Amino acid sequence: MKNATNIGYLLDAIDKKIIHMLMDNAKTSLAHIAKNVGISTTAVHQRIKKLEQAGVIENSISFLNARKIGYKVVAYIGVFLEQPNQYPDVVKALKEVNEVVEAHYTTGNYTVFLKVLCKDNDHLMEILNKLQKLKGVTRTETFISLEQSIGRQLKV
Amino acid sequence: MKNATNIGYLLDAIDKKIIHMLMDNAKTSLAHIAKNVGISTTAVHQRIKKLEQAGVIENSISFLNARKIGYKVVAYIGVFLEQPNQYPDVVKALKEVNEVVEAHYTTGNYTVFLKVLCKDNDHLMEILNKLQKLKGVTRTETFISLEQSIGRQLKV
DNA sequence: CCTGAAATTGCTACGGT
DNA sequence: ACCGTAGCAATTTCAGG
Repeated sequence: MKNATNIGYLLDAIDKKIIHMLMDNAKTSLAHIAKNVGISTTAVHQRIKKLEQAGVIENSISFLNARKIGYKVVAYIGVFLEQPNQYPDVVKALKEVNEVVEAHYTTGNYTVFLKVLCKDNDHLMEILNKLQKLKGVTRTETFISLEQSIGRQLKV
Repeated sequence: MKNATNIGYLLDAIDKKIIHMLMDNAKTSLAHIAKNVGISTTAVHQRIKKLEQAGVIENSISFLNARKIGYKVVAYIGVFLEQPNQYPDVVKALKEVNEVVEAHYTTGNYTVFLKVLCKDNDHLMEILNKLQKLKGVTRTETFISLEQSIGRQLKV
């Protein structure tokens, strides 16, 4: 639980256990964590506060299960741009498209790489059409996820 | 707030507001939500419980900031398999690799598509070597994210 | 589906080892 | 760094419209 040089914050075994429990369920009570790691609730509280202040633990969020409200399709889309310097403008436009949940500027074949959620294949088509109309976009390549077999956070 | 036929659970305006607040911060208090949407804390509580039971809201989780503990690189890796039917075995092996945080079975060029987190490029190389040794894997293609410009949940 | 009030549980600050 | 206590805030249950 010391501050590290340049390789990042160092976590001891207790920190890791605490983090694992919170990554599983953000609402795990201090009492429950305390019992599990063998220190008092107060000590747990103090450690969590430190981890939050250091930015190691970020705000907890609730997850919306998109599938349950009719969004059945997950797709990744590689986007080719005429010029890489059009990236900022494209991102700006992409932020207006709710279905785009991730956007990356990448090395490799594509300039921009997206993750999108949509209701069905027709809906995906709409989005692809929308993307292809954006200024600077020359071509897109789509990978539809037929099954997500792993989805988790980094395990420390 | 009724149960829908096949297009998914239907959310009314109040449900949506509640969900938005919880997607922002899982620990927003019932009192605060109640004030914001104009119903009692009890009513908010009942709605959240229903949404949880229906699976629309999933367990809230705390986020580990991987970057803060030294994981600086995000990459996507497309994996080619000799035979698609090797997918289950490959997934099983991938689950043992902590750095793999997503795995999808996809249409398009790749059979399997991964998201991985690692410390640096050397670490990424290690992972790529590990992947290429897996039985059934013929080739991989990597996209390193130089910058993630969008990262959010679906907005309903 | 909503409300208000009561009971329970959990959080956080403080003083001390 | 840790603990115990105590006061306060939050969640959850209940009876009822």
